[in-house]
Amino acid sequence: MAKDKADLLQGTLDMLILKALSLGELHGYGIIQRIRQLSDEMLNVEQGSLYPALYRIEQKGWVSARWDVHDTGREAKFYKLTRSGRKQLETQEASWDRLVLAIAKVRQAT
Amino acid sequence: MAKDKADLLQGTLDMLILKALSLGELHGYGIIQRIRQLSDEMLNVEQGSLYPALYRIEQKGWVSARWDVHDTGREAKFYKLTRSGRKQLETQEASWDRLVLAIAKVRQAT
DNA sequence: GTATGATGCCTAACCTTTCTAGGTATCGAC
DNA sequence: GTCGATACCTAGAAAGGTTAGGCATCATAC
Repeated sequence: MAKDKADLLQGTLDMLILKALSLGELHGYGIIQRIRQLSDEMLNVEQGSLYPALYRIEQKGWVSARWDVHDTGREAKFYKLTRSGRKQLETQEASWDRLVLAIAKVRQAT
Repeated sequence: MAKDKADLLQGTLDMLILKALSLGELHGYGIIQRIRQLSDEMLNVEQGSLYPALYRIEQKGWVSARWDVHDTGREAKFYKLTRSGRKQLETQEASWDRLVLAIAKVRQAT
């Protein structure tokens, strides 16, 4: 990965996917693009990370999927956040905030 | 782990250990305690995570270790940050900041 | 027309790191 | 003398991200 891209830490990907989908239904490839755009090119999700993650997330009931054709006429698998997924997003964001806070505390120490 | 404790994400432990040692030489068990204290009990590093991590970190030359006896008269293995370790800490903190920033950007989106 | 890169989906094997769950030993407190 | 805290360690499992492939369609460049 390019030097200026931050590697994801394990556990952050689900949150990013859920967040991307919270802005509206989207297909897999589009999720990668949306995350890249929103993060000002700082985050680059690999396809090999995304698709297995989407599968996991769908199994857990956080998203639902359906095949559809989009504007360009191409087929793609569209994912939509479920109610449970929206709740999960909140949970994960709260966890993330706690972790960031905790680490900030440790780093403050002199 | 207790509900109020945040699980660590992969990749954050090294930084926490290095940070703890940047405040002064310390033995393994003490590192756990220091991280717990500094984080207001929010972070709890398991022994089974710490000792392998210390070994890895020592192999990389980021810390040096020596056996010594401390105040209480008990033996313990004391770890000290090396110059290279101090540099690594800065690098990891910078990575962490970038990641936190990138994720914040994604989360800002509406 | 055809080669290339972007779009779009997927999988398998690998790697790293953390956690769980054990083991050992010393020490102080009860 | 038992129990919890201190202090070290290891093996195995679990998790999830990366690498490196495969396949197909489409637009663009040559």
